[in-house]
Amino acid sequence: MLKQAGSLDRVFQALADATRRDIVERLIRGPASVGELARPLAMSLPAVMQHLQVLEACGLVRSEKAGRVRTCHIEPGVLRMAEDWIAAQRTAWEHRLDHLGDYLTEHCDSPDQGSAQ
Amino acid sequence: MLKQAGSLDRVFQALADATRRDIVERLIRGPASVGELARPLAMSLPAVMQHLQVLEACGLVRSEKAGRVRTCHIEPGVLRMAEDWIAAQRTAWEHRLDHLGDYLTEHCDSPDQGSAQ
DNA sequence: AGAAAAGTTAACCAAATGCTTGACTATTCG
DNA sequence: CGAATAGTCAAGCATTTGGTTAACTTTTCT
Repeated sequence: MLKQAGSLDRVFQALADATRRDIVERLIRGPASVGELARPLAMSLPAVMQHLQVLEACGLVRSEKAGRVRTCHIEPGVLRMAEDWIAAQRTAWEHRLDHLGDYLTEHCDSPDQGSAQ
Repeated sequence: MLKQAGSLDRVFQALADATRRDIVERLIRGPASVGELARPLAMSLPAVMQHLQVLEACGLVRSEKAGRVRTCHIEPGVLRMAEDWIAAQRTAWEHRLDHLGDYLTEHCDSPDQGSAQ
């Protein structure tokens, strides 16, 4: 399992903003121009552009310009990478619970034993 | 599906830092004290404390102090929430591809049609 | 040609982040 | 008691982030 700390940094950072998640949710339904993305967003066009740059920098979004309109679309691979990291943690957590169960049943059968606080 | 934008903000923000992901990965294997978490981390103890505060603020980590040592443990529920958001996007993406396929096969049978790059 | 539309660039600003050092508070041990 | 241990608090500081406005460049439409 390769460590791409920088990549994960950027993806999670990109997803850490509600506006950018809105853009992702919009783009998941299909491609959109910068203006279409900006219209429902209660902020200036340059602000949206900066969010778009963050999303492109981490590979979540790709865009091409045709004429005077730039069309953006999602790139689902990077989303998977983030999901995989989280899933790996959850899996490890469940494994730990399993082994903890083994340990407890092997070393003490009494059901109400624990660290008394 | 309720929108808890603030929560997701905080969780993804927390995961957007490699140090904090290291702490999560460590804590997934089992509880640890602040000092144990700090030891491999190439930064001062207060810095680790601040990361811990971020992780606690978003609910990823819980801790209790006994005597002079504070023991931290993971809280996997919040991790699930983040995973679920990403999974929902991926699911929506796959649905879109399905319907797009329907549309294409209904409206044009020619098999080798696509955007030639 | 000239005006409207779509996007882009640059400069600036306030707030948040991620660290540091130094001082301080509890606990525990000899 | 006094010293070591474990953690905490408080400033301070450099950088990043998320937004603004104003000016500018390309298309495209009439």
